Amino acid sequence: MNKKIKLDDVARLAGVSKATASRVLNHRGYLSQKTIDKVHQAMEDLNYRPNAIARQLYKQETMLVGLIFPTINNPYFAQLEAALEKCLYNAGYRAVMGNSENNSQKEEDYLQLLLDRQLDGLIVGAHNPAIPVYHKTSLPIVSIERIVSNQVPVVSVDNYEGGRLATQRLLDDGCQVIAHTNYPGGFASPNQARESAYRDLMKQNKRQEIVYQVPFDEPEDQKLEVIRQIFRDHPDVDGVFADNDTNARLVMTAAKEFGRHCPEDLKVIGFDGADMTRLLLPELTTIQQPIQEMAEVAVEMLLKKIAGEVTDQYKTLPVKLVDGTTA
Amino acid sequence: MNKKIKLDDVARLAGVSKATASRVLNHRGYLSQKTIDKVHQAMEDLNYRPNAIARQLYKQETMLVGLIFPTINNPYFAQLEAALEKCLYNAGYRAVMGNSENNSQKEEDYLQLLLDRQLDGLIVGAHNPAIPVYHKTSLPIVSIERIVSNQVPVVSVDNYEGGRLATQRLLDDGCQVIAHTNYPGGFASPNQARESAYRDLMKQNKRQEIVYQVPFDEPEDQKLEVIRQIFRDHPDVDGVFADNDTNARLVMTAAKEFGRHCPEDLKVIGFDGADMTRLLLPELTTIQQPIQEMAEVAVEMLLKKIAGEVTDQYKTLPVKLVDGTTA
DNA sequence: CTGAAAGCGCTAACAA
DNA sequence: TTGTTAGCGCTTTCAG
Repeated sequence: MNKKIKLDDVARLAGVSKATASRVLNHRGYLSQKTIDKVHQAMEDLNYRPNAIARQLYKQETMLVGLIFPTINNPYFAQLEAALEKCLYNAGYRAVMGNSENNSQKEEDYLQLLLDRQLDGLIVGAHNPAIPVYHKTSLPIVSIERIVSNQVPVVSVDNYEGGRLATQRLLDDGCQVIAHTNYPGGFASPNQARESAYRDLMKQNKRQEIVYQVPFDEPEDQKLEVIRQIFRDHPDVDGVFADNDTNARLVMTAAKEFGRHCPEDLKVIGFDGADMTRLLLPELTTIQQPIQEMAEVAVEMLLKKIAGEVTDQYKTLPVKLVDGTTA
Repeated sequence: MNKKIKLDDVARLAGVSKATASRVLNHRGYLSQKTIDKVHQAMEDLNYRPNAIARQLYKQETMLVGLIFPTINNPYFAQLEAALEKCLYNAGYRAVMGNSENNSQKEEDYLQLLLDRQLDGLIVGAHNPAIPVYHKTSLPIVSIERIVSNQVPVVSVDNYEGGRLATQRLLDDGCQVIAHTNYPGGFASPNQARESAYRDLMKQNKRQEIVYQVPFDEPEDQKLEVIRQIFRDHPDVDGVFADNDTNARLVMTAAKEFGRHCPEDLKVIGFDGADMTRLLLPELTTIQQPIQEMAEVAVEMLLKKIAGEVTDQYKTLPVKLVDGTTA
C-alpha cells in the first residue's frame, strides 16, 4: 500500500533535498544528470505522485472551470458543454458540471466555488435571474446567450436574424396564422431577440402576434399543456416558430392530437439544430446555431480573462436555416 | 477591490488569533458570543471568503468526483450524468466532466487526477480498453455498465433480459430475418449480454444470427454506412434489434433509403429509452434502462468507497420494454 | 474560552 | 548545482 508518499520521502531516498526533488519534478533550474536519475529512480521506487492540492495552494490556481447551464440533459446544452469541455481540456483545464436547473440557489453555490478559489473561471448560460455577485468586477466569467452584468462578456448568436429567417420561411410557406413560443426571461436573454424578430415581421405583414410562454425548467407534460392551448385558442394556426427544437417537437405532438398534419396543414420550425436533434428528428426544419464555434469563442475569451487580459464584451455569431420537411 | 483577504486579516481586525477566527468559521469548540460577533463582523467588513484549496490541503479532500464517459452528447449519457451530478451535489460533491471520446489517453488523464488527489472519486463508464491503474486496490472508483477490474464495483442493468425482451418481441411480431447491431467491446462491457440473449433466442428458434458491429465513437455517417450494409447483405431483413436508440434511428433512416417502411415491413427496437429520445422519437419501441436508479446506486456505492466502507461488487437493475410503434 | 505553534505537501527566493 | 528557509491559507492539537 502506497499510503501517502510525499516529496520529502523521495528526497530522502534519493539522498537530496526536497528542493532538488521539486526541481527535477518540474524540470526547473540546473540539475546534474546524476541527481536527476537518482530522483527519478526514487520516485519510481516509491510510486510517487505529486499532490495536486498542495501545488494548487502555492500557485493559487486549480485549472478547473465551472460550466453553469440549466441542464446537461438536452441536445443543445449537451453538445455545447461537450464542446466546451473539449476546448478547455485542450487548454489544460477541466470542466466542473453545474446543472443549475430551476434553482438559482444551486447557481449561487457554483459561483461560490469560484469566489472560494476552487474554480479558476466560470462559463454561465443558466436561465435564472442574474445574481448580484456577478457584478463584482474582473471575475473570470464569460456568459453564453445570457446578459448577466456589464462586467461579463457575452457570446451569443444572431438571434434576431434567426427569428427573422424562421418567421420569413413560414410567411414564404404561405402560413396565415403564425404562432411563436418563447420562454419568460425578460431581457436577461438575447434569446428574446427571436421574439422581437417574429413580432416585427408580424407587424410588417399585418398579422396577429401570437406568443405563448413555455416555461423552460418544467416537466415536458407541462410544456405540452401550454402548447396544446395554442391549438385550442387558435384552431386556425398553420405555422409555428418554436424557440427551440424540443418545443418544436412538442408542437408536432400536440398537432397530431388535434388532428393536424405536419407539414400539410401546419408548418413548424424550431431553433438550435443540435446534432443529436438532427439525428433523431431530421424532419424538423430549424435554425441552427454554430455550437462548436460558440464554445471556442467562449473558452478563448475566458482564458484571456483568467490571464488578466482584456476581451471584447460581445461576440455575435451567425445562424443558418437548416431544411427539413416541416417547413 | 478585495484582493486576497485571509483568515489572518480577519483575526487581526477582530482582535483575536487566527485559531479563534478559524473556530468561529467552523463553529467548533467553545466561543464567547462576544468573540463570535466580533469575528463575524470582521468577516463581513472585509468580505472574507475562506480559501477552499488551503482547507482541502489540510483535509486532503476536494469534494470533487470525476465522471468518465465516452461523451455527454448523447441522450443516454446526458441523462445519466445529469442524474449523477444531482446525486453527487446532494451529497456535497461536485462533478468533473470527463468525456473520454475514443481516446484512452484522456481517460488516463482523468485517472491521474484521482491519483493526484485532485479528485475524491471516479465514476467510469467509458468504452476504452481497461487501464492497468484501475487494478490498484481500494481506489474509490465505481463503474457503470463496464467491467473494469475486479476491484471496481459495477452497476449495470439486466442486459441479458433486455436483449431477450427485445428479441422476443421481434419474434412475436412475426419477423423472420432478425439482425442485431452491437459494438465491438469484447467482454469488457456487460452490454455484450444483449448480444448473447439475441444469439440464444436465434438458436432456440433456428434462425440465422446476423450481427453487425457498429463502432461507438465514430461519426454518424460511418455508423450509417455499416447499417446500410445490413440491408445490402440481407434484403429480406424484417426485424432489427439495435444496441442503442441512436443506432435504431439510423436503422430507420437506412430502411427508408432502401424503400422499406417501418413498421409495415420492418420492425425496429432500440435500447436505452432516455427521456430525450422518448421525446424526440416517441415512435421507437425500446428497452428502457432505469437511469435515475443507476445513478443513485452508483453514487451510494462510491460514497461508501470514499468513506472506506465495503460495498457490493455488483448491482444489477431491471429494464423494461417501452412500447412505441416501430415494433 | 483563547493563543501559540506545528503542520497539510509543494514551490521558490536566497544563499552556499 | 544544491540546500536552507520561508511561505501558500487553513485547521488543530496542546497549553494556558
